[in-house]
Amino acid sequence: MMPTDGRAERANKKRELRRREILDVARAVFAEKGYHHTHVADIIEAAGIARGTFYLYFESKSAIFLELLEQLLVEVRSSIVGVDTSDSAPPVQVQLVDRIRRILHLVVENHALTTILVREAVGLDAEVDAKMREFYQSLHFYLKDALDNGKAMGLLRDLDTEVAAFCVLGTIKQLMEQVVMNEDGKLAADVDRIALGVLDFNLRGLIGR
Amino acid sequence: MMPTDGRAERANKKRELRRREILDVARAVFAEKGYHHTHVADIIEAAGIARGTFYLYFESKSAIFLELLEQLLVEVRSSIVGVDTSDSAPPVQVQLVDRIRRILHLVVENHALTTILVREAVGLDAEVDAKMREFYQSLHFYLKDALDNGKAMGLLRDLDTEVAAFCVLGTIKQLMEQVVMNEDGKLAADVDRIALGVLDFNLRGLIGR
Amino acid sequence: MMPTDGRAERANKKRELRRREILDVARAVFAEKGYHHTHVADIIEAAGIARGTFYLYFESKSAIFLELLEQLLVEVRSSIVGVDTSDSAPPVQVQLVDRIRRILHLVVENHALTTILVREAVGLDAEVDAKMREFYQSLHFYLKDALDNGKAMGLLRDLDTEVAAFCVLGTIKQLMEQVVMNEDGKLAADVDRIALGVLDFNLRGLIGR
Amino acid sequence: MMPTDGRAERANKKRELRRREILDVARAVFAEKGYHHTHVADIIEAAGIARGTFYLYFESKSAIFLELLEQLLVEVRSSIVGVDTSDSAPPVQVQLVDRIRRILHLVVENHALTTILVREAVGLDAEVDAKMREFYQSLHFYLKDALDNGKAMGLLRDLDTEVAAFCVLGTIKQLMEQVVMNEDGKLAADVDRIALGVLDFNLRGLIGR
DNA sequence: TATGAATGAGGGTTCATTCAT
DNA sequence: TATGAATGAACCCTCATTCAT
Repeated sequence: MMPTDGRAERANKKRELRRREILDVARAVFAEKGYHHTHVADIIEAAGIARGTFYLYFESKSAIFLELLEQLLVEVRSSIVGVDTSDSAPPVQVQLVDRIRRILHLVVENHALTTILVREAVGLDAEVDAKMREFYQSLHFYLKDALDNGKAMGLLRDLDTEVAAFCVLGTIKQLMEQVVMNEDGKLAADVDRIALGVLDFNLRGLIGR
Repeated sequence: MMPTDGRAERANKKRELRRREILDVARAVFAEKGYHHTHVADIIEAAGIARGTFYLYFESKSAIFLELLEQLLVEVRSSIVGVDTSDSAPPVQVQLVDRIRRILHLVVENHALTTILVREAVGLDAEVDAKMREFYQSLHFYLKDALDNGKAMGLLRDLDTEVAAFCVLGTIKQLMEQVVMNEDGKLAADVDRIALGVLDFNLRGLIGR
Repeated sequence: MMPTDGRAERANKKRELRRREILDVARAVFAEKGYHHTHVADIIEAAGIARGTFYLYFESKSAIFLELLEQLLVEVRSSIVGVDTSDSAPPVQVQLVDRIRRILHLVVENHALTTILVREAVGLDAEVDAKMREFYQSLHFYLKDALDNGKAMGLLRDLDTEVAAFCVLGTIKQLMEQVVMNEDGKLAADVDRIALGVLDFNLRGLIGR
Repeated sequence: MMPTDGRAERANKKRELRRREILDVARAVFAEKGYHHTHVADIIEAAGIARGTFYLYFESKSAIFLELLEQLLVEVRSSIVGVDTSDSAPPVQVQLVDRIRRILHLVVENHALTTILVREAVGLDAEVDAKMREFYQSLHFYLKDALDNGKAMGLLRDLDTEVAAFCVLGTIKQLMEQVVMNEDGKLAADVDRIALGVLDFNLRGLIGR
């Protein structure tokens, strides 16, 4: 009765656009006020839509937050790529500096999103909680894996990769928090200094002698 | 009007006891459910007291949480003592291992409290938020100071102490989180391994070559 | 975003209607039970609306009461008009009888409202208190002014207009209270007799010989 | 088993003393804050007694207020005595001035009590309400009776004594309110002027030509 | 008699979600 | 699809009164 003709397509596109608009607005609001202090009223007001409209696009307050969180996690994950250890690749250290820089830029550019990730740590809806935990676990797993590889390749000293992965993860989280806390990225200039410092700290912790 | 005689003293003791009872119960409930999902109703039910009784001892929900938080921070702070660098003192590294052990034991023994510290990161009442932030800031400051000293004494390499302090802080926080997450402290045995691993990681990061 | 078209207009009208409905119901409840014994629950039950709906239209219990009070004061004030002393105007006494009649009719017709004004004298919310006091003060001021005029025009004897204004005010208030107390306006017929009596009393008190 | 011996008597006296102390304190508190804003906590704090002690002397908050109200009404009533119309008595007008003065002094001296009478008009507990209404009714009845007498004796003109009694009552109430409102009886000096003014107003209203 | 800790029935208000238009 | 009025379950907190000591 309603084939996927031009009209429906256009409708879909419009719908998708609306969704994204709301998501963007909600991201900003959540970042500014935090999950619990953000009310659906705040979002719809900022988005200029009616109460009911919100529920036309999202199932609930926690659902939209979950979606934002997922978006963020995808972005973070995609920014985490392994180092290339082939002969033709640039030196590992150079690659690592690049990795850290990427993350930092992601953090700075997605101030709002990252604020969420850092601040709304745990204690929200069960589902959000689970997502969060799962993310950090996968991150830890990824790090441990990388460290195991590095160890196998003789790049790293003989260390407890599980614990070391925790440590690296901890420095990264702290780094993000630090960047997020300094509102408006006033530190801008500092970013590079901090990035290098963190990398240096971790490399020494990992490579050792 | 009523001298601090035996009766009044006993009454005071009883009152103090009751307070502590409620605090203990509340700590457990907060740790289990998180700040926002803990209702005064939960606390009074768990404590077996009436609604009004709660407000006889604490001004509000946020007040009791703040008190728990302060207790925790005091304990954590007291467990953080500098190393003794006099000649007669034990080797610095031994002292540091001891420090880490202390913190870990504190964390394990105060599972509930620490859960709060780790999980309820930010976004609660403004006052709680401030307390939290202030604590981490003071911790960072303390660490930076210690590192500056170590650097001056030639114990540490030439590093960016501010950034390094962030890194150490990050590993400590992650460590606490990790311990907290593993419910019921099943890891018990692991604690020592983790403590040593973290220390090792940090020392290498700090001392370098 | 939404032009004031027919739909919006109708919505506004409906909203205004609802507001008035709640106000009417609340007026009756307040009049029957008094401010302190009227709970929001009573109002919403009588209005047949949900708890939340009440707060959609009014900020608080004291806010709706304040609004009712203001309505009443406006009505009372508008019923108080000076006498016309020009030659072509009807005799002053006739005009005055008319004034008293007006007030009495207002009182009888707005039994509920007046009950509030008379009974909830003082001691409610600070704002309500202030409103009340201000009203009676302005009434006193108005009366004194009128008496001063009358004196200047030689219509009144040489009297202490400030005190006299208090006296007139007192008789009016008592009159209102009397009418209000007799529930259901049983006195109806009496109203005229009382009005004339009060006027007579005041005129003699004011004009003297 | 316990004859009304010396000991018991002394105990009774002590008890009576305590009661009066609490009553005095409560009167002041009620006058300052009004009935609804006065909590039992305020009274016991001001009286320096324990919560339970209060209920040893008074059944409830409304009971103590009722008692204060009754005290006041008794005092007011006792200050209202008829005029002596025998030949040997002083002129009626002189006597009336004396009456008004008495009431005013009562009001000024019992500022707290009168405040209660004037402010807490109606709308408290049903019993308090009834008491209040009954008092004003009896006052009205008394006035009407006096006016009827005066009329019979030819002292007053031919007037509607019922309505006239309302008017007199109204001026008296307004007078009391005015005196009460001016905190701390700053008007002191004014009292006489006002008293005379009110009397003058009423006499003219009553006697007429 | 005196105490004051304990009680618990409300009271006002908020806010995520639904649903008729 | 869009609207926004309506809903009502919660939630925090107060305070008159009771009762064990």
